[in-house]
Amino acid sequence: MNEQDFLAAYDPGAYPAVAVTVDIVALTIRDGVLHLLLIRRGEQPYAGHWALPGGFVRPDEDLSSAARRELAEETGLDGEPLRRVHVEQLASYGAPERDPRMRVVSIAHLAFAPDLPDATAGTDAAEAAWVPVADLTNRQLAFDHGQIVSDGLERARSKLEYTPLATRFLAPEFTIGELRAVYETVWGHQLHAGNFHRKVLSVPGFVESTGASTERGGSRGGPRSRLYRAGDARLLHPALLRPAREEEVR
Amino acid sequence: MNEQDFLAAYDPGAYPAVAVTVDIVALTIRDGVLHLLLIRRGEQPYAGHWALPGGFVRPDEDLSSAARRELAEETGLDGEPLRRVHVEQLASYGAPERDPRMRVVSIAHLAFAPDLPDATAGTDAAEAAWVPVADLTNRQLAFDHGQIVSDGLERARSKLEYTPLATRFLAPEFTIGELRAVYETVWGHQLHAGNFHRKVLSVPGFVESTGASTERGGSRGGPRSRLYRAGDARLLHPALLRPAREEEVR
DNA sequence: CAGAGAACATCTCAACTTGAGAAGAACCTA
DNA sequence: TAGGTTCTTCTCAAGTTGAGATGTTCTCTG
Repeated sequence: MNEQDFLAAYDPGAYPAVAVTVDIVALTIRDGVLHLLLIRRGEQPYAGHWALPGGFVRPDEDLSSAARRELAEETGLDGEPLRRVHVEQLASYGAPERDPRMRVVSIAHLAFAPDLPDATAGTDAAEAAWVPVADLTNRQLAFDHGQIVSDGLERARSKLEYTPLATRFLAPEFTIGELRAVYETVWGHQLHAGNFHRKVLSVPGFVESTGASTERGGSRGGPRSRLYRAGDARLLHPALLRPAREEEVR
Repeated sequence: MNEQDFLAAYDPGAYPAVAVTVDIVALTIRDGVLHLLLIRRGEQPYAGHWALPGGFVRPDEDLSSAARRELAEETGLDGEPLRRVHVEQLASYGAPERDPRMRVVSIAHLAFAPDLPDATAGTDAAEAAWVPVADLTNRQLAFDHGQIVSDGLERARSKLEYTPLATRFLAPEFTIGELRAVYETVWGHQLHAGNFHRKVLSVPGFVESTGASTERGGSRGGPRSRLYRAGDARLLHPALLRPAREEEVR
């Protein structure tokens, strides 16, 4: 924001051509398994490879609007269901050689979605699908999308600790057991059911009771459980911490 | 990353002209007061206003390299002292109207610096100075830089909780009291000296003893204190949490 | 339709962590 | 030398966590 900027105003073509895109790491949970939304590229480079949904930011468009728009286009999602998807900025990726064609800076976003219908391929993808995250170790994602996904996953794991965003993976009304399943899926650990229950109810504003219970018990037995909805807290105090990960600390 | 992208390769001028810049929220502590590096704009728009240091990302340059380069240019810093400054990505700002001249997407960075010499104005600023953060409430920063600064400050406060980055505000060897002063300055609270001491020493890898002590006691009395340097932890486990902030939770 | 097994909700208890205060020693300034 | 400041360690009560157990409700299978 300085002289160069000012000159730029006089000659907008005078500095490097950079394309600005958004990419979205959209996560959901299907059948207890964490899934990621991917599209299969139809064009070179990386034709046939899986990549994150995303695209150019339009001239009159906010970064987060661009992310939501791309997500909508790529999933066929709209209206109320789309509104229930949480989207936040993740990080920006701008290594000079990350796209072989030209300089592209991508503002990556992270999305948490409740269980959604199958994705429909948008105009510029050969295919769109929710893919289990565990299957990604085999596949080679296009560009630096592997790195973006792993940053997104780490961010998601960490966000569950201190925000109530786990509820965004669920329907508006849910049981404590369903909420615990979200944590177990994203963190990849079993949690102690009793302690989890105590903790969730003790954090102010995390969940509030609807007064109702489920119509039936679980599919494999057990009593009906009480239903809750998300409370008004935006941060969890105190946080639900993951068990210590000695090896990740250093 | 799709067909549009591909077409772009054939005609790099075909999509919206967007400028990509970096802006830096550089923090340091001088005389127990949190300071922010600002430049005074010499040119329109916002001529005479204070703004964050920053500038265009060059064609062959990484985002974080651009941030470090701009920081170096704006502070006159170089070599070893510059290497001791911690720089990390903060967030990206790209509202269509954030710069009245054209579309500018800025990748904001956050920097923690030990006490540095006075800043020297770079080529494109009228003036550069470390300004106490507390004085900012009066001044109107250029563009959306007020928002960027407040996001940066919140990130800094939060990073002190779970990373050892507080040490980056200090010389390579420091006392527990100096470290506590960093926390108190950034968080804006007094901390219990005894409990802080116990906690810092109990977190594995936060600090390690040099074996030495200061040559003299504090300027207002008290015994000499032991010297420590930063340990090898990259995350603090368990974290040093700020006292609960009821009002910030909802 | 009985019995096995699963899950919910709650409780117990020991281990650990935190917050607040206090104390002794070292050291500065005046 | 006196008074005040700071470092470091300790104590203790209160709160939180982790692990296990209990009684109950419910589904599924045989």
